[in-house]
This record gives sequence, C-alpha cells and structure tokens, in this order.
Amino acid sequence: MLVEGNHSAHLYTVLFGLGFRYKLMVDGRRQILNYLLPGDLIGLQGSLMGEMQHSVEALSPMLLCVFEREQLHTLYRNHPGLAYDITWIASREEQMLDENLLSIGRRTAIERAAYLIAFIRARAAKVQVGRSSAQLPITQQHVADTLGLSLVHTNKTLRKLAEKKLIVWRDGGCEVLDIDALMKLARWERLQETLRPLV
Amino acid sequence: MLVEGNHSAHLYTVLFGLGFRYKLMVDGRRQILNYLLPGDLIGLQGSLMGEMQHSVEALSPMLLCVFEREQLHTLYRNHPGLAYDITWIASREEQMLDENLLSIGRRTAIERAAYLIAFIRARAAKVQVGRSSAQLPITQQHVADTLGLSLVHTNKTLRKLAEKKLIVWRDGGCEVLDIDALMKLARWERLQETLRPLV
DNA sequence: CGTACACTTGAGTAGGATCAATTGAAGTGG
DNA sequence: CCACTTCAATTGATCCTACTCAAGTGTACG
Repeated sequence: MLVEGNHSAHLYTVLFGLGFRYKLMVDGRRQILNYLLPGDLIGLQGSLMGEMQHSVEALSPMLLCVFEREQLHTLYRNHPGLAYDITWIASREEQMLDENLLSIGRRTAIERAAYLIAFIRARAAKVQVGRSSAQLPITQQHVADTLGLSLVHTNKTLRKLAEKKLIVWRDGGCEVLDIDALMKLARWERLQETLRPLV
Repeated sequence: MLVEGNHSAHLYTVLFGLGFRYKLMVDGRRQILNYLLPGDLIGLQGSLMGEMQHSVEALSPMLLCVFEREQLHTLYRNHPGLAYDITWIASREEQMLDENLLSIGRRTAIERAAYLIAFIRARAAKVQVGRSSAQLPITQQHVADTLGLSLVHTNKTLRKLAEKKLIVWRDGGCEVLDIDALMKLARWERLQETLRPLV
C-alpha cells in the first residue's frame, strides 16, 4: 500500500477499517509498530519530515480522508484548534507506542499476546473493523511480527490463550471471549478514557 | 524526578544534559522508552492529555526551559510556526520510538546493543551530554532496561562489543571507538539529517 | 574499614527459535 | 467436478539464546 521512503505521501485520517504500520530490515525481518483504527492519522511523519520511515498496509477495506500535505502549514496558521488536535492524536499514538515498547521489552510471550489482543479489542470496541464486529481480521503472522516472536511460538502461545477460553481463532481472525482476563493476565490496567477530538 | 500520573506537569525543552523516559510495571519490571537530549521536549503527553503515563529521570545534570502547560493553547493560537515545530519534534520522537521498537522486537542482543549505543552516540555527537564529550553517562542497568535484556546478559553482550574494540566501558560510562562498525553490526543505516527547528 | 554500587564471571535452566511436516480451507483452471 | 496450488494454522523435535542464581572483583565514599 504505502511504502517506506515515499516522498509524495499525503496525510490521511482513517474513517473506517483496520491497518497497520511496520518497518522492515534489509534481510526481511518485519516489525509491526502499531495498528491504525478509525480516528488515527496516517502519514504525519511524511507530511512533516518529507519522508516516511515506515510502511503501511490494510487488514480490511479502509476508508480514508485525504489531506494535502502542503496544506498542513496553512492549517496550522488558520485553524489552531485543529492543529492542536493533530498534535493530540500524534501524542496519543506515541503513548500507545510506549506501552507497546514496554510490552515487547518486558512482558513474557503470553503476557504480550494477551496485552496485544486486549488492546486492539478495546480500541476496536466502538468501531467496526472486520467483517463481524466481534472478529479482529489479523493472521498469526501479524501477531508474531507485532510481538517480536516467531510464528511457531506465537501459534503455541495463542493456543494457550484459546485453551484458557480467553480467545477463539476462527475464520482467519481472532475473537475475544474474555477481555478482562486478558488484561489481568497481561498485568495491564487502563485504556484511559480520554476525550478524543474528531479530525 | 518526574513521575507517572503527574497531573501538574509542565512542558519542558531540554537545553543541556541527558535523561530518559521509562515505564514501570507493578512488579518492578522497567522499560526505558527513549533518551532525552538537548532539543527534545519533555511532558508533551502530560500537557495535552492531562497525565503522563511514563516517568522521567536525569542521567547527568540537565538544564530545562519551562513552559506553562496552560499556555499551550495560546501558543497554538498565536504562534502557528512554533506549534508546527512542536508537532515536528513530537513526530521525530515517534520516529525514534519506531526504530527502537524494531530493535527490541527483531534485532539480536548484540545488534540491539550496537544499535542503541551508535544511536545515542550519533544523537549526542553535536551536544555535550556527559562529563567528557566522548563518554555517555549510562550504566549497564540502563542499557539492559532499554534493550529488554537482563543485566547479566547485557554485560556479556557489551563485553563482546568491547572485545571487538567497538566500545570501552570506562568510569561508569560508555565510550564509542568505532561508530561505523556499530552501525554495520546493527544493520542500521541512517540517522537522517533533518532540518531541526529550535524551540 | 565498612558499605554501597557497578561491573564481572560461571553454572545450570528455560523460554523461545529453527527445522520439518501435516492439516484444512479456499481458490482456480481444466 | 476434480487435480493443483496457495495460504494459514498446527504440531513435534531439537537447538540455542538469554534468564536466573550465585559469587566475586573493583572503586568510591563516609
């Protein structure tokens, strides 16, 4: 979809669907950085710095609202409220990256998996991202590349969550059965209820 | 220094010194998120969202420029250029987090260590952060908590880098002997030269 | 001189990686 | 309708990276 190093990228707002940002190393190792849901911005780095250092892909059909990157300066000049909201959204994304970093750096495999699934589920609670509202349209390869684990070990870890009746893997996607138990297992407390600006 | 959940936090600009942002889990596991050097912002999340979800600590004496968080709205209204620069800095910090996430998720221990040290060294190249300009004032415990490794394994990994004559650990800090070799070892290419606004 | 902190090293273990198959569902083309 | 391919999920076996436990060294400081 959108690839790293793209100079002519625009700024987008996600209106519908699910996608993700990722980075690749030259030898093919992939790390998924975060997931993109309605309300998120895509391409802010590219708009500000002229080049995106990550790539973006869709997991389900996405509806985006396009914004010309050249207009960003104009927006900052004429619509300070919107400019503030953009910074707010960027800052919240950084907050999510922080938690993600804690997860990959310090949580065990099963904690990581539980955290990731609970987190996406919580974020997707109010918006529909997949074909059914209960299902998250991701493959185990995506989970592996998000958690920094191998595909095989990710599979075995997800099986453990399934055996505990916390999730079910069905129709090429993940259904959450018990989000509270997932959060507890991940030792994760909040998804703080913040007033979110609509851009 | 500044702790998580702080509501009355201000926004700061680092003028001098070295610090870091980190998160703790309830059982004490610590993950260092990134390092703060001159030109970086501290507390943007707190200013925008009312609460910081991470803590901050100094590694060397730091000189900060304080900014009242209540004035942020005013700044966005009256100084769109500065508002733009703040977003730029926030976005660059996110970019650094992205690379960090790739590192922890997909690089091996020695690659991670090489990347981290090369990265901090490269960022600190133009500004003095420790007592001598060559030395990075961090302990191996900090490195461990940044890389998501145990202290013991971090020590053994750093020894390997020292045996290869890439670094020297001296006077409770790290000196870089061959940054190019570190970058090559980490399979890390760029620290792109971006025009950086001064805030 | 005793304590504290950072760094170091060795031994044994475990969590996760790699390798190698297998299953099953969903196309696709004849 | 049936071979053929492809992709995702699954499982077992083996290996190795990184963890834990347990000391020990060196230096700074009161």
